[in-house]
Amino acid sequence: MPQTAGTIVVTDQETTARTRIDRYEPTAIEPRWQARWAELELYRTDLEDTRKRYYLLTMFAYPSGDLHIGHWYIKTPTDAFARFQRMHGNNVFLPIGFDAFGLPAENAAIKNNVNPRDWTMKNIENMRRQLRSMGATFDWESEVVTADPDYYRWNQWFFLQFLKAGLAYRQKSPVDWCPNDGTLAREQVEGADRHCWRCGAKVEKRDLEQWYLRVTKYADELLDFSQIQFPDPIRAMQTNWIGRSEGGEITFETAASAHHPGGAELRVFTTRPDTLFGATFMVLAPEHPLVETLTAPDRRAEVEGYIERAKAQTEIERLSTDREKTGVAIGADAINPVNGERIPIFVADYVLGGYGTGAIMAVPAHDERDYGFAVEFGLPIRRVVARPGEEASDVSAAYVAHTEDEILLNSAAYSGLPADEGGRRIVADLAARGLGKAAVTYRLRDWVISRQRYWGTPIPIIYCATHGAVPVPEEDLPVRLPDNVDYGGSGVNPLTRDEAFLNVPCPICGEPARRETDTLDTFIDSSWYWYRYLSPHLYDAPFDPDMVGSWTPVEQYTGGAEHAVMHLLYAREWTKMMRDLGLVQQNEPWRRVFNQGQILGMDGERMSKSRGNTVDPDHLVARYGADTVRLFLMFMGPWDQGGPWTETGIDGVHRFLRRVWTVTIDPTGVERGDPTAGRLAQDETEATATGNLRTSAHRTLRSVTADYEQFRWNVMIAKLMELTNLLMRHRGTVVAGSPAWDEAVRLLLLMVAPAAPHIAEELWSRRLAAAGDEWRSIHTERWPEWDAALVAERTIELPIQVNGKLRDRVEVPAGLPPEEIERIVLARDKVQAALGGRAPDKIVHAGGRLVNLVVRG
RNA sequence: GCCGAGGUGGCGGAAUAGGCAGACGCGCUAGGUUCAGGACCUAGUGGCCGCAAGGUCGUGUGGGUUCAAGUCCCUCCCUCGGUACCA
Repeated sequence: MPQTAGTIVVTDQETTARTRIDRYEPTAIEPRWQARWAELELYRTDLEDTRKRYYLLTMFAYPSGDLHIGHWYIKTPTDAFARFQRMHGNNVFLPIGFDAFGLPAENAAIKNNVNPRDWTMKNIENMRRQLRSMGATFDWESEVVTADPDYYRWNQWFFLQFLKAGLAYRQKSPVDWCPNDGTLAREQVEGADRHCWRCGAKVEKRDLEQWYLRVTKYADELLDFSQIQFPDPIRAMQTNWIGRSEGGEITFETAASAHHPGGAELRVFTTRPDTLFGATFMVLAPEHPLVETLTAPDRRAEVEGYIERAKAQTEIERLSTDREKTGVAIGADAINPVNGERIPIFVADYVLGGYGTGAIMAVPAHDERDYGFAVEFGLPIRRVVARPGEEASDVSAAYVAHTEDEILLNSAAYSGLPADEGGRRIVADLAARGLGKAAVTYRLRDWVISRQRYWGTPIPIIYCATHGAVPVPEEDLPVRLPDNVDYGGSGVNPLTRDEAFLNVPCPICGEPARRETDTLDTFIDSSWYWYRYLSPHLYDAPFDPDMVGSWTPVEQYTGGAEHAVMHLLYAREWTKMMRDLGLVQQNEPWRRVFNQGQILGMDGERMSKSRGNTVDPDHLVARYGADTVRLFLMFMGPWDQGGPWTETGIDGVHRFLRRVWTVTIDPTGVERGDPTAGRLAQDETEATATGNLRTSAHRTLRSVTADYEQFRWNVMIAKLMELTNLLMRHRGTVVAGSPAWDEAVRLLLLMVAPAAPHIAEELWSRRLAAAGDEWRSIHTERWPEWDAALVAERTIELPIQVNGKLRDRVEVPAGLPPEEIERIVLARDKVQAALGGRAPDKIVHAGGRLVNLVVRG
């Protein structure tokens, strides 16, 4: 709990006492400053404050147990950025919370017979302690824990609103099923033979009634990224995931045969209606509802066997383009509506039941998967698209190129038309006959939100024999998760055996009824938590609309790229659904998203407690201090890259901090062991050295400012190291006592402050004390501004190339005209030697940054 | 498989708009300093040839565009993330 403000008085004695420490001892400094910041409530955000608001959000953590170094990697730079923004005078809100529902707690419960809630809450306790040791500026007042009934009741409430609005519905959908342990998550299915993680039984597919959210309604809107700044890769992944395809829906009819009267409609979706004349067979997904009725009696056994095998496949396997195509003819034909041709119908697993219409017309000449299938089964391959003059009888591979000049052939009256136009006409003509229409299909599917699990938000539905699925009345929310839970050694959701939970009267008729035992997908918990942070204790609404109006969309969201197409898309969908219900007035939840990479274990695998490859930051903090650990994580490499963990190099950033310490508190000291200690270099004077120091400090400030803004931490720290090294080289010289030195140190500390907050605060307080000034935190200082005149380049070192190879350099005034540059360059001995007496044929000036002399022959 | 990212010295990485490859740090080598070090300071450090000056090769592979390619285009290989019930 935060402490009350005003109880702590900072005395001069304390400040003076601190100056006696003359060695950098982070473990002595850091807890003291953390306590001070907490006492002063430096990081408790006043949400009513009218300064410019800056909502900075970091993805909340799953409380898997120990906080590991990966959490620090995610959160440290975000904290540095929060401090940076505060130094710009913004009212920064940096909340924290826990994504507390989920599978790992349940796995632990099944394995070790612990209570999921106890397990989770214990983990949260530990993680809170470790998070505080980072010295981060989280506003703990606003903490949200999703497993808290005060939170998940609003998941239930949202679900009921969406249900009322027709955005939620119930439908059958397949799950991976173990006869002993019920529904299995993907990670609980192991091995190529797909067996259960716990009992080893063979996993099958089972259709269950499940709740859905109608998110496909927003497919087109989700493709519009104009109001949300995503990194390009994320935008590309979401776009591909949504997978909008334009084409046509075409109706085939089944042909009459000995066992089937014919005339049944078979609708297919195709992106290539122009190739309709090339359709030589048809493929139904194993899940297609007409497979059952169309299959000929003599084909039945084989077809059913095939469908069984298809059920054992994962979707990834089924969609793999490089494996051998499999399928079975069902002994029925379809009639191509454009030419009346009879083509055989197959069932094959490369067609999915959930995409398009679950059926395709197969055009092997112009589709790679159809081609593979046709070759495998000896089916005809007919070219119907070609470029002018092309050998159209060539069917040695699928022709899938798509160029402007393609025309149709072998397509009756459409032959000779440009392919695109031909396709449009084919669809239009079919439409006139009621057999086709232009259509758009998406890869995106509606969101299945039912989970057959205990540790989640109970779905507020009661099943009544008379009234069916009845919503729990809002005044009865929350439907509480029972605390006493007995897994009985099985993975099956214990709610299904909990009579006290299950038995409930129907809200409509009062007759005995049963509760829904499924819980909500935890991605729902994470789809709106930043709105709750703004009023975490609000009792009668999920959030305060005024707060939401003034603080959201979130200014900056940071989190892992692994969430690209799931969490980062679900939350956008959720926001749009809330908007349509009038709950928020925004189209996107966040303005800007940055995806940092992941720290992997030393084994190169994702860090997780179950893998046993996590790295505990505590021992590093004990040895080096939090500032060093923070800085090291930021220095490792580009933040969006991540990589395997190694401690190699941590000494380097620790040394850097020690040098910052040294140049600040002991500028006039000299090192023994340095032969040039206390003396300027031979080519330096006091004037050039101080001038150079000022220029360097201000140029560092310029680039460091840009690096903070762009999250380029590793480069930012490298620049600070360079400045510190420059100071270090002039320690003990005449420069050390100069105003230039003092200014450089001051700028250095301000630049270090967001990244390494404790040491900066300590050194700042000592400077203030030394100057006899009153203490104030460095973290409430304004970010400095650089001197534009100092930063400007006056001379440049011009590289000179001959035929693209570096031959010489020359120092020239900046902004020299090309003729001047040429005169200087051609007068150089090295240049003449490289030219070998010839005159250059061409001289390339690269914007005054480089010269290239080209000689041919 | 598909979608996305990445591959640069012994190692982590830098090179912001196609223009000096290797900033900064680790490690290593040498020297200094210290009662001592896993402390500190100074210098050096991509490969090859060379006493040196300098030359030459060099950014996963093979090709291409360009005065100029780590950067742009094409091919292939490898690693990582996601692939709808891990979060």
